[in-house]
Amino acid sequence: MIDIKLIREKTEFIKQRLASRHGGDESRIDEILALDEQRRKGLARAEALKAERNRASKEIGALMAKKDLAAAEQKKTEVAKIGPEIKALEEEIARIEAARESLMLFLPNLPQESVPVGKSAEDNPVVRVHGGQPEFAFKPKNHIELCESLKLVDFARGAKLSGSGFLLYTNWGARLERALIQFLLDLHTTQHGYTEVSPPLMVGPQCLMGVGQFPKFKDQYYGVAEGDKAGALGKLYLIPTAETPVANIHREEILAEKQLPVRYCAYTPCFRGEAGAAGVGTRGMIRVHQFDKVELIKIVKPEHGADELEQMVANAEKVLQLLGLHYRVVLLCTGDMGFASAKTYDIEVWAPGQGSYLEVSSCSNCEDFQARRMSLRFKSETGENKFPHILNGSGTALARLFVALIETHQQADGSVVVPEPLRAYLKAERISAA
RNA sequence: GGAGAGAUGGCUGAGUGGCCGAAAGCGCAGGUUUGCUAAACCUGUGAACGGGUAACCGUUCCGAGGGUUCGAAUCCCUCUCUCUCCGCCA
Repeated sequence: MIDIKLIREKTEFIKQRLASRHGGDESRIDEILALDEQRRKGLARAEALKAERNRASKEIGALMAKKDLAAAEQKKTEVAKIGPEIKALEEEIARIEAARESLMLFLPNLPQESVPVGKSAEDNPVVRVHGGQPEFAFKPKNHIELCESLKLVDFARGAKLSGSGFLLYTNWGARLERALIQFLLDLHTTQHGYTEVSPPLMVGPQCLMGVGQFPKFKDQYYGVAEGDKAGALGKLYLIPTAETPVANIHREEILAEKQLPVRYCAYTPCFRGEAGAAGVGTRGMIRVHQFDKVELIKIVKPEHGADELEQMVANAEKVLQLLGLHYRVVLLCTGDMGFASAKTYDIEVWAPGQGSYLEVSSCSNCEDFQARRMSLRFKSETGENKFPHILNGSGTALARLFVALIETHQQADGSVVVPEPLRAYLKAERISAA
């Protein structure tokens, strides 16, 4: 959520930054300001009335203590009419506030000034490239062919169980997936200083609200447990990413400054209902409704946000370097950024069988946008409560990493050589047809 | 799922209609004393929003929401969560 004070004080600046992004909705700013003005006026009036009532009530108490009952009774009748007036006013304020709030929840974050202005993915500058495209003395297979010949994934039966977009990993495929998860968690916990957590896979709507997935993108997520099992939180949702529960761990808390930075990593499956775009990626493992991911989350002091983002990208890149994969890092332009983000780097790994780059990581600094929504603060040394920056990044998404890995390391005989750092986890050096 | 108990400040825990933003203790911060440490003593110590250059002022907050009342931590209703016991269960 954007700071309402900033909207009041730097209205034009906000509008201009919002306009630079896709779906910026800067047209709503004036509406928000009008509601805000009304709310503040109403609040001032209600508070004045309450002050009056409090004063009178105190007097009544004093009169009764002096046994001056007649005077007390008279005072009571005078004050009695203030109550309903306050109530009516408060109901009006609540309506106005709800309207302002719901508009504000639909405003995306402001892009940082360093983010290039652009319309779509085509305007994203490539920041750096690691390695080169591997060359093959034979025609490389794509991952679907490899999965079928090596029996790593049973696409047909996955679809039979749950529909298209769900995968049944089998034998070495399942083991490779598990080995990758273990490898990634060990890397980030032992080498990169993250603390591992394992969160719930179903969360209440306020978690999605907190990170900015609700209310605007509500239809993209799977809901569960409607009806008799819906508890205090209401309906529960399958998490679209570990970011959703993990970033909310400290929701509505005030952390001590010395607790920062907080760095978490978590492995979870991720569930996404987004309809597969027609054509590209509907087959195979590139775009599925359920996939595994190891996620990195940081909560840091605002002045460290920029550095921490660079480090996070480097942590994710390390994964691809260790696995011997060619990749590039792109900086998302204003038009291509996610709703909550102020600055995002994507890491795209090369998949020779596809002949294209696949996004396997997206690292964002959401600044205080999410912290505001979830009311997560820290107390500075001067005693002020401040909003920290919250960062999230994939480290990395699994299904696509799996694709790049087998396509890159495939051999002329149809087998796949396991990269050295993964061998101890997989307990194999090569995956071959049985 | 059944029965009971509870939810108050960083923590423990008093408070059954006005003198309560809330006793007391612990913790924490500052100070006095002291060769150092410790101890003792004194003082202070929640948050949000609004107004003011500021000292400061106003409003709200005792699990959440509603009600009664001139006035609610305190009375009434609903909900949630936690704990204990029983049942069931990976």
